[in-house]
Amino acid sequence: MTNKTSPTIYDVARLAGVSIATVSRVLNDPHKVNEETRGVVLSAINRLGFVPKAEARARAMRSTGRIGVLTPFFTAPSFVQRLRGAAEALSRHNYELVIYTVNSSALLNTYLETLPIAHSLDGLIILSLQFSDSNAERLANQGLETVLVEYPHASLNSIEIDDIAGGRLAAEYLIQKGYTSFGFIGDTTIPEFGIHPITLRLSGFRHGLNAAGFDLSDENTLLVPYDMETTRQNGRAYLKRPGRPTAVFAATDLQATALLRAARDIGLKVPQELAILGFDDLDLADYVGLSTISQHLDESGRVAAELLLARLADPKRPVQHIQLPLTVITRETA
Amino acid sequence: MTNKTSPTIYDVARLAGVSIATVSRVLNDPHKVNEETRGVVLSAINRLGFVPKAEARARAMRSTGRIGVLTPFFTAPSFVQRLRGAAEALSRHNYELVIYTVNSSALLNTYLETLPIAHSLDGLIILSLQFSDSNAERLANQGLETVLVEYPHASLNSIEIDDIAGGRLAAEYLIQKGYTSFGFIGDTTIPEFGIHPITLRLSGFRHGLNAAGFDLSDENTLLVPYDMETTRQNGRAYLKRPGRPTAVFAATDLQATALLRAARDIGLKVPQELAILGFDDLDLADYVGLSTISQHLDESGRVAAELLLARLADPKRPVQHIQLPLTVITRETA
DNA sequence: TTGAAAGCGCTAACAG
DNA sequence: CTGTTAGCGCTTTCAA
Repeated sequence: MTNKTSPTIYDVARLAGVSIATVSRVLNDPHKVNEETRGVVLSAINRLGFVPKAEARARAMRSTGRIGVLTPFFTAPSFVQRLRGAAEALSRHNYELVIYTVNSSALLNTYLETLPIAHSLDGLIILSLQFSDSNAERLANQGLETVLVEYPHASLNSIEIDDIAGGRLAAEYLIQKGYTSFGFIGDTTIPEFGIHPITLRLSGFRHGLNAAGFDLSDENTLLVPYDMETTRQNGRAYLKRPGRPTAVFAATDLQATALLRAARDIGLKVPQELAILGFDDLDLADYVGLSTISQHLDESGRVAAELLLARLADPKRPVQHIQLPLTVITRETA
Repeated sequence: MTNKTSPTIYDVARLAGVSIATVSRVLNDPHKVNEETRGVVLSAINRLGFVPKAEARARAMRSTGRIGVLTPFFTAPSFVQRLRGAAEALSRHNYELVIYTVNSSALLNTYLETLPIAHSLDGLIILSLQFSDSNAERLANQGLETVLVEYPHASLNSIEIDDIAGGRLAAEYLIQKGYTSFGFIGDTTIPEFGIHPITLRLSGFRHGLNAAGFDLSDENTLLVPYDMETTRQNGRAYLKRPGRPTAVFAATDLQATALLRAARDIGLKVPQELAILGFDDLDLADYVGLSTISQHLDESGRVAAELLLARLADPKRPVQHIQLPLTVITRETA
């Protein structure tokens, strides 16, 4: 970070041919300065467009609050949609939104230690970042209002969804649509600790199926790395097997879309020959006509921001864990 | 009321038994401090409830370390990708990214008037916002470093593309692929003043066609409101006409995707029976396998941030207008 | 009435 | 990895 040359009190002093003390005085105690001198100084001030910075800043610091959002490097569409919701709410309340991207969970730790103090934030929204109890502890003690989105923690406010129920919902929807043979597709990355939403969705899906007398075979459960191309390739093989399912629930819209393309690759008609139901309701889902389970991403950001603002206004409010509903959005693939 | 002066970095240092420099470090470069020492300092900070004074900090740094990004309400994927590029570059240089969403051009004015002083920013990046000469004037005089993305202005730094060349490139690509009958699809909204990229792309496309002895008929030029559903519906009608083109250039990926769906709706094989070439290279394009012309959106944000930082480092650098290249990305639709 | 100079709280070389 | 030290832009003594 480097200097930017905007005029200082020294520049004014030099131009006016007086000392900085005099300039300071005409700014703060004008009557203590000889009228003539004052005139000279004032015109120098005008000529340079000088603004005493400290004052401006002090004023600014008071007027606008700042809310920080901690997000994983926001390449993923879901973060964007959450951010969008938060940005909207915050700007409506005249708060500034400062974004911090956290690239590794090692960094997360040091961030949490100093960020709030060092950067004077009023509140913090943490998106889709999971952390240890000790970290949560620290945050809670720090006295900085915080709202967690996606990965809840008992001692902090959070916005969450019920992934198990989501899986069950998928099963119920597909069953009620008349399908009888089911599959699941999700990604492989298992986190070192904590919750894994994908696993939860799978488990809910399986239970929902079982509850209705159906089941999900291992062969029909495809776990592949979370990227379009890999999923698509594996998806083709998956769909070419004789025992392939006729309805599959994909744990995320991205993988659902990859599967949709795999189906098209091998000439399978969707949804006539293969039904696909996603999860998330990314903008993408609408763009490709994907039926999916909406977890109201934009809403999650909005609600997080509003909860934060509410707590800022009334710090005595108890910690809240808000659970967002899950909704099936029927489009063209299931 | 008796106010006990709030703790300073000196108090913390004394309590922790270290120098003020070390305290400063744990605040700004935590990883440069021995973990144990850091712990001691942090607990001293906590015990005292120390909060660094933003004013002093900014003064010592001669910079606030904050870059503002002005963007239209960032629902559009293209803003997101630009933002992503900027965020990445800025965070690499340890700058904070503050987002301001501007919903109306009336707001833009007031923002430009008060933003720099009121919010103490070092620099400003303005995304896809077009403004009058007087506004540009104000900005230039304000002494706040600014970089414009998409809509250039002579007196300010900018990152831009050549939309006309983009249109021409589309024509050349399609011609070279062997197509002989062409169409164009774009949106209808014409801005009150200034440039309209879509119109430019159309004009470049037409000229490129003409140069090779082809032409673009009015019936094959479809202009519809920029939204998925409307474009798709009109697209179906457009594609059902007997004189329909076999290769169409869509001015944006979103409309290209809508047309792709329209083609599927009526059973047209892409690209065998209909080729579609988009423009933008949104993430979406990759997701749906859309061939398109990349305008390197992420890169635009990155370059904007870097240009800004460079000017901050050396204010004497002349104003620059950086033109980003355009690249055809061949995927599956053309 | 004015200027010199000593801070304010903090960061950033530079040594060690 | 840590401490010393020289500023940053500005206000405020203290003499002159």
